[in-house]
Parts: sequence; C-alpha cells; structure tokens
Amino acid sequence: MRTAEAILETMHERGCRVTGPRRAIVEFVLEQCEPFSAEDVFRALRRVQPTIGRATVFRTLDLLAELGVVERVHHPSGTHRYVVSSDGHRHHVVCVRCGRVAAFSGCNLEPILASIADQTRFRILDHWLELSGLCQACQGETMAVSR
Amino acid sequence: MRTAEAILETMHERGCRVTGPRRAIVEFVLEQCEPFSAEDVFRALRRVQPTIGRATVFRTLDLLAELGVVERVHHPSGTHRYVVSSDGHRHHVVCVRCGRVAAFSGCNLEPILASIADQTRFRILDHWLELSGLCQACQGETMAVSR
DNA sequence: CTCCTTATGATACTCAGTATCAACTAATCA
DNA sequence: TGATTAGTTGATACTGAGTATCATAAGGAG
Repeated sequence: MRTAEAILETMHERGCRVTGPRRAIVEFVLEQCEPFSAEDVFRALRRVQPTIGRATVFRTLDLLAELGVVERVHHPSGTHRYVVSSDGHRHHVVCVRCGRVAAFSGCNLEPILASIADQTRFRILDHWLELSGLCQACQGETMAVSR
Repeated sequence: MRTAEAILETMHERGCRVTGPRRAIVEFVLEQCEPFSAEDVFRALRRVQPTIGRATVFRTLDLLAELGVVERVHHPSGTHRYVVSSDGHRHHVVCVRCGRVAAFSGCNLEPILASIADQTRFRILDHWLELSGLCQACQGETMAVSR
C-alpha cells in the first residue's frame, strides 16, 4: 500500500509539480476501497475545497492512471470508474441488480492468454476480466420476487 | 448466422412492429464483421434514408441487444460498441496502437469462474474478457520505432 | 378500411469528458 | 530570500454519446 507522500514524491521525480489539488486528490483516492468515478472525487473535494476544478480532477486521475496508482475500470453504464491498484492483480465482479462491487484476486489466465496470442497473432499486453452477476444479498432478493 | 428476416420475425413474435428503420438497421448490422458504434449505424443509414433519427438507432440497438442479436462491447474510449453475436462464445483483442480488433473463441474460464464465485459469494451470470495488445502489423512497427 | 397502439424523428436536454487560455504558483537558481 | 519560468489551475465553453419528451406517423389485428 503506497502512501500519499510516496506517490507525490514519484510525481516530483517525474518532473510534475506537487500542488494542493493534486495532494487532495491523491489523499482522497487512497481512502477509497471501492471503484469511484471522477465525479465522485470532484463532488467530495468540492465540499472541502470549493475552488477545485472539474478539469483538474480528470487530469490528475489521468496522471495517476499513468503512474499506475489507479486503474481505469469499464462500468456497464459506459463511463469510467477508477480503482486503486493493489499489489496483487485484481479484478471485479459487479452486481447487476444493486451495483455492488467485489474484488477478487488470482485470475490464472496465463494459459488462456497464451492460446489466444497464438490464435490471433496479437502480442497480449493487458487483460481486463469483468464479471457480472448477483451479490449474495441480491440472490436472496431475486428468489423472493422471481416469477 | 441469422438472417434479417428471421430476426424481424422474432421481433414480430415479441409484439414489436417491423418498420422500415428497424429493417434497415438490422440489415446493416448483419453486414458488419467488426465492432461498430451507434454513430456508425446512424451515419451509414443517413446516407440511404436521410430522415432516420438518431434516437431510433439507439432504441433499435438496445432492442437487438435484448434479443441477443448483438452484444455491447466496452471500448477503451468509454463509449459503446456493438458486435453481432456469433454462435460460439466470443471475445475480442483490441490493438492499443491502431485499434484493430480480432475475435477469438474458446475462453475456458469455467474453473476460474467457479473459484471466483466461491471467493466473492456472487452468482456469476456473465463475463467479459477484454484483451489489449499489439496486432501483428503494429508489433513490427513498434520494433522499428522503438527507443 | 378502421382503430389502437407502438414507433418515429425533431428537439432539447443531460452528463462525462476535453480544449482553451489567462492567471497562478511550485520549484529552481541566483 | 526574491526573481524567473515552466508546469498547473480553474473558469468557461465546447463536444459527443446517449436519453427524455411529445406530437405525428404508421404497422397490423380485426
């Protein structure tokens, strides 16, 4: 788990400046354990620091994605969400009913990826495994209202 | 491979009406072998039938997704793309450089999904495996310009 | 052919994300 | 410490995807 200071230091080493808004965004982001949207960040920080601009939030999230601090997630709605990168490789399951998200680790995709690389002649650089289903709570609920 | 007529017939059985715009959209969609956006459909059909409305295209694509004729794909840009569903289960690799898309079949995810269901207590209903990498052409190009 | 219901297209809107640009400021150097 | 300068900011306006609304049009059952 990286600290805000360590991340800001990395930015600095990269020739980026450590500014108030960036510090606020990094600190906020590190507190999130669920996926969040740029709008979530913007709204939360607006309350603390009303002058912060929407564009700055987007720019800083882009920067953090570039630095590998956060990852972009495809939300079914078509908008971007971000999750803080953890050390282990992680993916998410989204509940189709309530939107709850659970993370899981240990996707052993390597053999599958190898066969796909073979089949398509692509050099696979990255993968995103996105699952949807029903969380435990909604499984019960669905049974109750099932036709 | 379904024909336009068969799909329109299914719509009809469902109580939907078979209209000119729907026919045009279904026919266009079936010709596509690469992922396409709603805007692609709209622009192409506008040329043939200039009165067609943007909303109709979105509505019809929603309907076709519901009928299982097309599948929604998450494009890295955050917008939706559609692909015609084929019989076998299919996924795609997107080239990060040129945007080319290749399909592959046979993702043997079942054992992985089972362990995830166990880990998260979700009932997994659907999965989307999205890969990115370099297509064969861009692999060569990257080597040429690599630093 | 008539009638009723669904579908259509024009329009206006929302919402996420981007472009622009003058004003500001972090960091470096003197 | 203060001057310099290049990166950063926030206001604003914009774009582009997708949605809501609603009067009009038209499919299809009878």
